[in-house]
Amino acid sequence: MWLSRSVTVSLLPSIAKFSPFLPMHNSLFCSHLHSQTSLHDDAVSQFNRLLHQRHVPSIFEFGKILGFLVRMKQYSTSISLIKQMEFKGILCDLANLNLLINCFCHLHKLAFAFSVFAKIFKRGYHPDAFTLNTLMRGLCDKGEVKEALNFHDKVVALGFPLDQYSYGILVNGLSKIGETEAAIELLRTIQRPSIVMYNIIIDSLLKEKHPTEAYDFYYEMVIKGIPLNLVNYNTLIYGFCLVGQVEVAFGFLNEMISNSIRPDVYTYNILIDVLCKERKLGEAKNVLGVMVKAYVKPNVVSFNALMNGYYALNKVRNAKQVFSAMTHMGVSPDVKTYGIMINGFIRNKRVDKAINLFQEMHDRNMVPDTVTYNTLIDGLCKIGRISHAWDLFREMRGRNRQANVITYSSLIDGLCKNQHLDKAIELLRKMRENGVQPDMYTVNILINGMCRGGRLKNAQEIFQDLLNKGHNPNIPTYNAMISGLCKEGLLDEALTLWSKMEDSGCLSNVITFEIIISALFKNGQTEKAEVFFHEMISRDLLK
DNA sequence: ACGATCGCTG
Repeated sequence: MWLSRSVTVSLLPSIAKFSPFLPMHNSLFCSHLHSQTSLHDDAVSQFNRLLHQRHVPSIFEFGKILGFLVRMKQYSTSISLIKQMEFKGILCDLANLNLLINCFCHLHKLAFAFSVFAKIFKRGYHPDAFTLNTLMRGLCDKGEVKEALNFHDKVVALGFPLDQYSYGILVNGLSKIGETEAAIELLRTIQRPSIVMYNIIIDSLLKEKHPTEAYDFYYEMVIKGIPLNLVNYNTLIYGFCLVGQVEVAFGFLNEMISNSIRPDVYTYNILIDVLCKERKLGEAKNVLGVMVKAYVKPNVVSFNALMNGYYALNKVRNAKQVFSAMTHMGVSPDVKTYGIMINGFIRNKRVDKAINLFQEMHDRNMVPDTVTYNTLIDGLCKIGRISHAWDLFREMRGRNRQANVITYSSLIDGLCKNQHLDKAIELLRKMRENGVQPDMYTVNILINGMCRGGRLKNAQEIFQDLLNKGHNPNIPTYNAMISGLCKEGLLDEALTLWSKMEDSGCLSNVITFEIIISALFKNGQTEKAEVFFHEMISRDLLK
């Protein structure tokens, strides 16, 4: 019943004729830009004044400033101020030590965090739930969820206090490393799971494309009388858009509105994005108008999503209008804005313009993130400018940007397509050495590259390696191998592999059939080609 | 101290 398409969308028909692209004069939307830097400096000088006073101020005075700096995410500064404080002989209390642990965790310096943990005992304090939760979150953030669970077991055995947040942190940690099943198991051990825990599970299930299970958890909340809040609805709306059930998402939008929960900037941004992805740019732009009418201020994500939508349709002029509307409304472009524009120009075959924007980021003291580097590296590779791409790849390390599986895959693809097959294999070795595991994309790029370059042997080695490691090849993997075998005239082997593919439950797509049929025709095996052709038709693979 | 939105690889 919930899948009904007859959901009426109360929001969209009421869309105003308001043009979001006119400069705004409403004071509500003029941003009052606080300079974070000057606030930070003020806090530090205030701290130093306290530090040098004749009468030593109470520890709470320092604590207030430290708390402020942590809220401003100034972790390194907080750590150095605490060090100065202790150097002056002002000893931290438990709250300061907790704060220090928190700072080290945010900076992923867990060894330091745990040494502060030891200090808590040395000074005769007892860790509280905050201490333990912070350490568990620190472990989870680094992906060391198993360690967090072990830590949990230990502190429980020692009788230390945990609270409502503790299990939320662990459930979240498990979900974020893809262990949703384990997260659900953990949730099931809790008598009254919180709204947040339900949300974490529903979010993960939808991101892993399990809408039915996600719906079951939503239904469980309803049955148990747990009222859904704004974040729950945003998660459901986003997730159902993600699995392609946009009308269900709009159903949740209506449900939240009828429950008197007003959409916020997240809700509207999700709608803008999904409408852009459905190529309904007019409606996406209207949502921006609706949100302004509802006194919800669009943020950088709203504009980024809309701009990306226009770039996806190669509507560069409109995208530029969005950019100027955004600055008119006092919303500053961020790294992602630049990433979207760089990607837009590359899609538009204007790599030169993309490079200019990349340069502009330098001028604005913006450090491109991994995704931006990936975008440009891939764009350069695709037009054969491998050495330029390679320069950027090397530049990343110096700017503390981690190359990931996409970075390597793009470069490997570029190397393969420009006849540098040995270098491609060398880079595969290097990525593993650097702790980046190739995924199916990487493997398929390599197999394709080797086959096209006439190095079937290398392709077979990579394919065999995949099997040896217990991974399942996917359709593109089989297609690449089958095509490689056909190219070398090894039709029988190609057909044997095709049988194995089908037996393994990996069903051919239209490309598989095209490869096989054209190879059979080329080889004069017309009758066999026709058999495959009819099989393809009977499977309804022609659109 | 736990949850939600935008950009990158075949």
